[in-house]
Amino acid sequence: MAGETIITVVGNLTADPELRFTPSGAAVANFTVASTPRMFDKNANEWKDGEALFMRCSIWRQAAENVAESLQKGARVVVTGRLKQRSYETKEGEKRTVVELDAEEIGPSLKYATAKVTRASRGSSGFGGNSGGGGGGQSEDPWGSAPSAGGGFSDEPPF
Amino acid sequence: MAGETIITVVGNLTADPELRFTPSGAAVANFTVASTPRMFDKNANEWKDGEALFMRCSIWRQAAENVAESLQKGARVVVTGRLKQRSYETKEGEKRTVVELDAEEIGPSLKYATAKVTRASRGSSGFGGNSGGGGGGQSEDPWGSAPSAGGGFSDEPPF
Amino acid sequence: MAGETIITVVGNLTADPELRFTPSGAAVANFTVASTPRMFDKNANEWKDGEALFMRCSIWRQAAENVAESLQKGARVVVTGRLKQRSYETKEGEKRTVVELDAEEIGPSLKYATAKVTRASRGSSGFGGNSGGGGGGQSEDPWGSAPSAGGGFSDEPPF
Amino acid sequence: MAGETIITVVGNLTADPELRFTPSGAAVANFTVASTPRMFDKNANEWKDGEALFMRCSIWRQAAENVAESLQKGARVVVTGRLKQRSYETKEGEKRTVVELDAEEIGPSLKYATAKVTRASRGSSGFGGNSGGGGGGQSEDPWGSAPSAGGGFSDEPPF
DNA sequence: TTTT
DNA sequence: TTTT
Repeated sequence: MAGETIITVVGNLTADPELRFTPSGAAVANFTVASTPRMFDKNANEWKDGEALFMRCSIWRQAAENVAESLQKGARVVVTGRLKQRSYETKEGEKRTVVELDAEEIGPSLKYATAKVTRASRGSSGFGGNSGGGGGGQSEDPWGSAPSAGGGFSDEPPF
Repeated sequence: MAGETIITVVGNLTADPELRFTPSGAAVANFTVASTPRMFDKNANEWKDGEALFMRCSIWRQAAENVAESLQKGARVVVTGRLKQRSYETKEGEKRTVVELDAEEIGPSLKYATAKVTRASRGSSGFGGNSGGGGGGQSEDPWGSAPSAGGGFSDEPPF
Repeated sequence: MAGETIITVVGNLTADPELRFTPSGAAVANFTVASTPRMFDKNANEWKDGEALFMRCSIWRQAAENVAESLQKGARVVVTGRLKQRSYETKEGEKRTVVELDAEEIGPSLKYATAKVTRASRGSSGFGGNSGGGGGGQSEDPWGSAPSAGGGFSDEPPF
Repeated sequence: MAGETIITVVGNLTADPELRFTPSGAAVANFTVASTPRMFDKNANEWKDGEALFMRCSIWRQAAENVAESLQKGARVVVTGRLKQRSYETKEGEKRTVVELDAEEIGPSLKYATAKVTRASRGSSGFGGNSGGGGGGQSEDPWGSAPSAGGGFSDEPPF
C-alpha cells in the first residue's frame, strides 16, 4: 500500500473496547479514543483543555484480543494506523459517512501510570495496568523498586 | 509550541532503557527503538524485512520512571513526540549532530503480546508484560480467558 | 498547544476552494482533499486504487487567500495541520459531527507537475500551475530547461 | 510496504536543490529543509524561535526535476515521506550514519507567499513563486484579483 | 545551514 | 463520550 493517510492519536478510551468476530473467525475490537488537546491561556496564565477529538478506532486479530483483555474505559493509549472513511445507511435510509482509524498498533500510555512494579513481579505479571479510572493497589516492594539510575545526569553524546 | 516536527515510531527496544536524573532531580530515560519496515517482494512473492531505522529516544518525568520500570530490551513500543537535533563534540573535538525523538508518549505495543491475563489478575496486576524477546510465563487461567465476544460480526454503523 | 492530533493528507481538490471572511475580516478558505491510496494487488499483479478519503479542510489568513488564488479543482496538494471535530445541527434539528483538518500549511504537490519553467520565467512568474486535471500550455523554453545536473550519480555522504 | 516511519517536515531550503541522475538515468534531487519551531515565551510574553531541525531530503523521478526547476534556497516547503537511515564511510574510514527523509511528496508552502496572481495569468503562468527571499514583482491586476468571497462568514455545516 |  |  502507498499513499494512505497515517495518523497517531493519543487519548483515553471513552468506554470498554467491544470485541467481535467475523464469520471466518477473525477478531476485531472497536473503541473510541478521546483526545483532548491542552492550550496555554495567556490571559489566565494557565493550561486549559481544548475541545476533545473523539476518534472511532478498530483493530484486528491478536491485537484486538489483547486490547479487549487489557484495556478498559478511561485507559490512556497511543494508537497509530490509517485514517479511513466508511459509508453506511441509517435505518431511515440516509447515507452517512464516518471517519475511523484502522489501527495498526496500540499501546497503553506510560505517561501517567503510577503503578509501581515490584522486582518480584517483573517478568511474571508485568506492568501493572493503565486503566485511567481504576488504578488498583499494587503490592509493596520489599526491595525498593527505585530506578537503579546511578550517576548524575550529563549532556554527553547519545551512543 | 508550534511548527515542531511530530513523529511516531513503532519498533523494538535495542536494549534496556537507561534512567538518569538531572541535578534538579528530574527523571529522564534514554533508549533506542529499532523500527523495521516490511516490504512485499513481488518476485519472491513474500514479505521481507527492509532496513531498520534506529531511533534514539528520550522521555521525561513520570513517563521516564515508568519506562524504566516496565520496558526491557526487545519490547515492542509505539512512541510519539518531537524530532530534534542535538549537537555535541567528540573527544577528538569534532562537531557532530544526532537526530533524536523527544518522546511525549509511549506505550508497549499490544500487537503481538500473547500474554493471557486471568480474570483474577484484571484490575490488580494488569497487563502481563510485552518484552518482544522474553515473554515470561503467565499463570494458567482457570476460567478460560477467551474473549467474551458473543454475537456475530456485522458491518453496522459505529455508534 | 500540546496534544493535538497532527495529520498530513496528500491528494486532489474535489472542487475550487471557497474563500470567505469572518465579520472581523479574517480570510478562511474551505476545500476538500480526496486522498486515494494505492495498493498492490498480488493476484492481478498490478497497482489498484483503494477507497478515497475525503478530508474537509480549512485554512486561515494569508494562506487562505493564496489557496484561493492559486489552487483549483483537481490540484494535487500536501496539507498538514490539526484534526478537529465540529458539531452542528441539521435543519431537522439533528446533531451531527464532522471531522475536519484545520490546516497549518499547504503546498501544491510537485510530484506530477509537468510544467516546464523557462529560465526567463524563473523569479518572475514562477511555477506553472499544478491543476491535477488541467495542465495548461506552458511557453516554449528557448534555452532548454533541462536540469543542469552534471556529473554522474554516486552514493557519497550527504553533506 | 508496511511499518515505515512516515514523517512530514515544514521549513525552508537551506540551499538550492542539487539534481543528479543515476547511471540508469533516474533523476534524484537532494536538499536540506530547516524546520524552525516557534515557542511562546511566557516571561517575555512573545513568540521566539526554537532550535532548528535540519532535515536532509531526497526525492526521485519527475518530482526531482520539478523540485530542481521550481524551488530555490529559502523556499518554504511541506515535505512528506519515509524516514531512513543511511550508512557511509568517511574518507578516514569511519562508519557514520545519517537520518534522511526519502520524500514522497513536496509542495511549496502557500502560507506566507504574497504573490498576487492576475486573472490573466491564471492557467498560463500559474502561481507566482515561493522563493523565501525573493518575492518578485507581480504585474497589476486590471480586473481586481480580490477573492470573490461574498457574503459574511457563518459557522454553517461544511457540505 | 533556512524563514516569518 | 474520556483523562491529568
